[in-house]
Amino acid sequence: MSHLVRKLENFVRLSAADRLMLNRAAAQRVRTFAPRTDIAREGEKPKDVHLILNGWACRYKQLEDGRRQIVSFFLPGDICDLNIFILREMDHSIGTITPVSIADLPREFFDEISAGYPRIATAFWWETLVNAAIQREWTMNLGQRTASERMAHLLCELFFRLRLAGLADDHSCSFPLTQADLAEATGLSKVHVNRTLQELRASNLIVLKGKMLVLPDLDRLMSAGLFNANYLHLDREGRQLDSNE
Amino acid sequence: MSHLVRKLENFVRLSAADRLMLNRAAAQRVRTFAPRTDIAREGEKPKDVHLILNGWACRYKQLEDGRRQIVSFFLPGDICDLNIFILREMDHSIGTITPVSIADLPREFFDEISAGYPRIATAFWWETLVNAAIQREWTMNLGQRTASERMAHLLCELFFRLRLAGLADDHSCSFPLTQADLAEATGLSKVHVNRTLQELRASNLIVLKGKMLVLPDLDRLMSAGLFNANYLHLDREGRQLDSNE
DNA sequence: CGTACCTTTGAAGATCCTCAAATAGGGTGG
DNA sequence: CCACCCTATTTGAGGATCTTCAAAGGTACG
Repeated sequence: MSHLVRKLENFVRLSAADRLMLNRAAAQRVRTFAPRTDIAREGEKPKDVHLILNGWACRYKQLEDGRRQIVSFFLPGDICDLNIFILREMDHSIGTITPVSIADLPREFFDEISAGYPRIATAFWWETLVNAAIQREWTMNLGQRTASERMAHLLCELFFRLRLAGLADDHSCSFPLTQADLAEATGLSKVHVNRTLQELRASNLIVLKGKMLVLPDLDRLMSAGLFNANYLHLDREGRQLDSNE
Repeated sequence: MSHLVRKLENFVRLSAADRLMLNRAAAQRVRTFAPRTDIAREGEKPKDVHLILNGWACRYKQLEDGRRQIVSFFLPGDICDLNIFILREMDHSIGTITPVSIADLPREFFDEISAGYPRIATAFWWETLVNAAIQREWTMNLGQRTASERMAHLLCELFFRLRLAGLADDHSCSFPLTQADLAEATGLSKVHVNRTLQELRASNLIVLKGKMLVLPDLDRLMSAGLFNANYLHLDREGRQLDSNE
């Protein structure tokens, strides 16, 4: 089962036809990208909506003087900006972290969805609303949390999201971000990220080594990051719409 | 002409029927709120979508220990979270700054829109995408900009958005935020907000006194805040959809 | 086995925060 | 219309958190 279907089914149970539709769209117009390359750039005309099939990517913005902020991460099953094609130009860039494969979803796909797949349409709205909530939570994170709270919070979020897509074990997940990536995402310097991670390690909250993250005690990490998962809206909130197939 | 219509017409020209539909919806189910009160609270079940008719409000989140972050501002003509009613509970609160009047838009209103008002539906998508872009820009703002850049940027954004809704003159606008509000929005302390504003005043970038903001040289303020308005997508990007009435 | 990138360490300094108190301003009731 | 009160703004001083700069270890990959 694809990561997208797996994730959306956390909100609403899809029918066989729904799943077929999504899997068909994910099999067409597939492209692959090397690590650390751009999928789309600020200023370009957005043409398609991108569905991440495999790998990690991020959305980032850059100032003229080079300062760079990662404003969100894309994990397998994530969709970059539903309906973005109604805008004239991108206001941010999308770049890969690892090798990434994506499927380009054309406008027509969304026309079909709204015409004949109401459950998918609602699940896409759920996805849009959750993404907005994540972005708000990042605002909170950068505005109010201290360095170690912020880092703990980010790790919790990524772990929860990976688990949702079926990409995490009980206590661990693959974790390809470098400390430089974490710095750009948290608004901290690389040096301070390093020290913050050491702090979390010293408290036995994380084991992070060689692209692998282990969380021995998720509950403690969550409270260290003042993490409340409510903003991820993960408990089958669209239950009443479930397909009965 | 209502602030909402005025704002949406910045994206696409509406027909007389479109405008009638919007104005009718804005006239029903109107409620008013005193300053500094909550319109909706984190944890509640979202029932309607709120359209701000008059006054300023904000979305905020709060940590258990009391730290509070304003994650966005609502100005007249703004809509709080299209389709929010598909979620089970609010992950943030909405509170007023000034006296505020809102119209509650029920689910059925949006059903009508998607059935028979394609231009409004697209304009609402535009609104949703712009709001997401604003939230990303705030992430950038908190993560990368210094205190005075951050403040300059926020003032530019609010000024542009007010102008879009027909609420600003060439160089000035009404500005009801206190320094405490600005502190909660920028993630700075009240004291530092005060000093940052003094800095901007000393550079003749702003005149802020008695709920009135004057921007004698917007271009200079924009460069002080590294402000690029592209993320507001304000130049009639949906032109090809214009009604010919 | 070398090279490039990533992580770690040290030290000094800037930005921003906290605490505390004084001043100014706005609104209300007498 | 003035006096009062409450809230908002301003100022000062000291200190914490985080940054910058520089360099040394590690690790992965060709």
